[in-house]
Amino acid sequence: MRYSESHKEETHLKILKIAGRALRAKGPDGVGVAEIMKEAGLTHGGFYAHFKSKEELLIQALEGVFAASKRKFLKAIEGLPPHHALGAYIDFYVSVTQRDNPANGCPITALNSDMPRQSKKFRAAFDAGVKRLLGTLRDLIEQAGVAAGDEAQALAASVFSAMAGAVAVSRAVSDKRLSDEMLETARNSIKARLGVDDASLSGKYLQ
Amino acid sequence: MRYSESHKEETHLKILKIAGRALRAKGPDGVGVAEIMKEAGLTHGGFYAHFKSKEELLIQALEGVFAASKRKFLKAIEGLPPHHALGAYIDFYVSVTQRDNPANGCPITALNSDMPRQSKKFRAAFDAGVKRLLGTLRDLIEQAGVAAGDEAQALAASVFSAMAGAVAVSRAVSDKRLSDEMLETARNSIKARLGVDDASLSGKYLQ
DNA sequence: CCTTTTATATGATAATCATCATATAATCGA
DNA sequence: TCGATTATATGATGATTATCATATAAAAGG
Repeated sequence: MRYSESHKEETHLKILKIAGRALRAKGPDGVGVAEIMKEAGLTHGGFYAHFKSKEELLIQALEGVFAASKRKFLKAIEGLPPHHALGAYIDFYVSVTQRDNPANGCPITALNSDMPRQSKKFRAAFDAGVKRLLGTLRDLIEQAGVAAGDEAQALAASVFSAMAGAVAVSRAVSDKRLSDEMLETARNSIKARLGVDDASLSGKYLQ
Repeated sequence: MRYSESHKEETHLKILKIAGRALRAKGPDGVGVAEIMKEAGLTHGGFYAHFKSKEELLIQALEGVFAASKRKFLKAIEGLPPHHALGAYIDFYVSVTQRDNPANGCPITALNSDMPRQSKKFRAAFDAGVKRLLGTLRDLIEQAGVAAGDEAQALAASVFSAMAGAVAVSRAVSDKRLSDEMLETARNSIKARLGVDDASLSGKYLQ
């Protein structure tokens, strides 16, 4: 069938969107080509008109997911002064909402332990996404005046690993009480470390 | 064949040991029954004389891995006074050695993002292991006088998620420089948070 | 309205996997 | 030394998978 010019592109994007969600929910190895196509309202055969291989799909899906994550990051801090923005991002990321919605959340938390087992190309796409996210966080840390230069870079790396780790481990544990506890104490300690917890901020105001 | 009385038990343990390594290296869904048996010097058919199902194997293997992790924990702090023990454990866990040897490391870092996709029973075994490890860490925190009671419990949970997160994320990233940086800054910040970094400890000595 | 183009569908292939029925052979007890 | 026991082997089953060759049909362009 010969559809309108944009039809194939629309289908392509629809497949990517579904794959992006499946990727986070089921992991790179749990994603099935046929299942993705079915969810997109198509059959499995047409897949290879869109993607050279499953790996190519996963890489494109991952890139889309990282881009969406960055958009969500920026939206979470929109309009806030840097100091509050930092706290708002941590509250947004290290949250019950994030924990309970892996399919729409950060790929770093969702794919943590899967990554060492993936192909070189997929891992390269992952690395690129991580670096971009870290860059955004570093900029925010500098703007907030918490640290500068290499120190801001190192702080971003360490803070990010604590954030992602808190969400990933809280997801891994099925006991809700323990999971909630980990999430909350991790969130508070990370904010305190950056001096953007409630106590530090109210101190700021008094000065 | 009728072997010596202990033969089956020895084989059983050998299978579990191999499965424990494969579980961490390849994830619960990457472990193949036939492959495990081959590594144990057997063929796939005999598997079901040892285990009711693959799930049962994975659960027993996970329990063994958690037990080994606790032994390694205790060995890492053996003979040290509590304050130094805490630092020694963090140095041991948040290390390049741990990062580069997933197959012999902590199951929490190795299986992070796989857990939400696993069966109820497997997750229950995971939970039990996490709770035991957290209990050990809480005891150590209390003995070191860093915190007590519920506060020690909460601190253990939050510290542990930061430790596991740092190792897991540093494994996920394939860029070695970035990975090293995350690991080192995370280790330092966690030690500082517990007051067991080099600066805090030398301060202690001066008092 | 008819031909050409091409996005998608049908169906097949080969690989991998967990599981199980049955066969084999090693050694223990007699 | 021989028969009973049983740990392990052989081989089959059915399910799932990625991939691809080929068929179909819809719509654009003349």
